[in-house]
Amino acid sequence: MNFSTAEENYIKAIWRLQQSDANVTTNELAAELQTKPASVTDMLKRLSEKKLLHYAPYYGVTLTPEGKKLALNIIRKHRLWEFFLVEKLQFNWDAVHDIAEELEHVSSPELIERLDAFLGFPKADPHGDPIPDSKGRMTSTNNISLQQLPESQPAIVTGVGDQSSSLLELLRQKNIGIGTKLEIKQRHNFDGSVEIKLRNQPLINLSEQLAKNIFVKTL
Amino acid sequence: MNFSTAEENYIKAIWRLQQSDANVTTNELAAELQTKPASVTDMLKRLSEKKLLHYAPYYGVTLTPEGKKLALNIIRKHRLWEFFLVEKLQFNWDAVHDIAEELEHVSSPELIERLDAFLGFPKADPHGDPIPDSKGRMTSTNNISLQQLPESQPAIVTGVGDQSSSLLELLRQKNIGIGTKLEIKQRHNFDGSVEIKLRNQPLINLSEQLAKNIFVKTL
DNA sequence: AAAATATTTTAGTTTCGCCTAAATTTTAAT
DNA sequence: ATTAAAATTTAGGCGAAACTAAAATATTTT
Repeated sequence: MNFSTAEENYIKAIWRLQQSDANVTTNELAAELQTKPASVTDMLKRLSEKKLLHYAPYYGVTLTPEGKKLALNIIRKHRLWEFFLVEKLQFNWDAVHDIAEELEHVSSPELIERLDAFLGFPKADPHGDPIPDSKGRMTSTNNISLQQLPESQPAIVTGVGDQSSSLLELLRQKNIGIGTKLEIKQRHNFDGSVEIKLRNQPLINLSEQLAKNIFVKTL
Repeated sequence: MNFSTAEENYIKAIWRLQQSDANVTTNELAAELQTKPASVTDMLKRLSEKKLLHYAPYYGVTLTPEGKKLALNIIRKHRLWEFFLVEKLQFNWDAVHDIAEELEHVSSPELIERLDAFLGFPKADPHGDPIPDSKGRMTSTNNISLQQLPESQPAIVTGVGDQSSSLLELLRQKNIGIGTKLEIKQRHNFDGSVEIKLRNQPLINLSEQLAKNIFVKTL
């Protein structure tokens, strides 16, 4: 399957926003892509038909596995080209983004594999962002436990420290999952529990024990 | 001024055809671009408004100086990328054309200057075609005098060996100019004169003296 | 010189990706 | 719990770049 530049840019933007907010909204996307909300709605419908994302009208959007795969491939291309521009063509690291925005849409997979080899399989681009491999795997960025998260610092859930079904069950019940955006509103010294706020939900309380086992990434 | 990929492909195709035929026609372009004549007419009108070419309805099209400049810049990019793909990424020489077709539309001029330097300012692409420099200058391809041209071998006029006004006047009268496509239909041993055929014109006779002073490139 | 044929243009549609204005739905505030 | 405000979608349009079918113009043939 081949996608247009516009489609790829939407997928990439959604992926980026999804890093900090599980459910990406129309307005966020419009701002990110310098376009109008109505245009975003149009495109989301098309991308949904192409199975790249799940679109719930009025409630936002999340990437499907295929969508994620595509996003990571575009990011891979972008970052490899940035590396090339800086390392081989001596560009200044802050001048390469716009050029890579164009190069990332060149479609040949073999080109990218060969470029990767030519560059010596770099692990990160000039800005320090990790370069996904051809399977979409990427060294994860620094995540901390929810217990360590400062108050009023928005973050998103990246994983859990314990795979027990009791923990997962508890999280499901509280509507917390990978990608959920949250923020600590208050910390209780008495028992170490925290009051957290999720989008469109009342405050909920999590025990210290639970907070220790949720990993988040700050935004 | 920035142009779309479609526009650039038209300009490039016109340039290519113009090499072998001063006046490029709608049908030729449609065949070259794998599209329909009606679509070509549409685009020619647009490109004409943008001053990239002179368009005479029903009579075909020629590039303006701006059009030629753009064409040579695209060709420069195409050939530099081909060189890169073969020399640096170890692609086989016959596998690079399609990828270069995409890369040539990336717009950054600085990218191309740096790529040129990185590659050591190559003079020709992997197929032996000369690479225009940033001013559009290119080492000319082998041209022979019309006298040396074999019978029935289509060729186009690339220049004249004598700049005298009497010669140019004679050529003008016979409707021959740079870019004119012609072919020798018959050679007269008696006086060395040749019968040549131009598009949509009856046979005309040129003296040996004249034929020696017209340079052509075979197709 | 007229008729036949080939070429080119015009007219009317389509899809993509965007727009504005208006209607709808959700969220926040009283 | 209504109401006000904000977010989102729908409706209708536009320009680019393609298409088909029909009309217009050139060229070739007789």
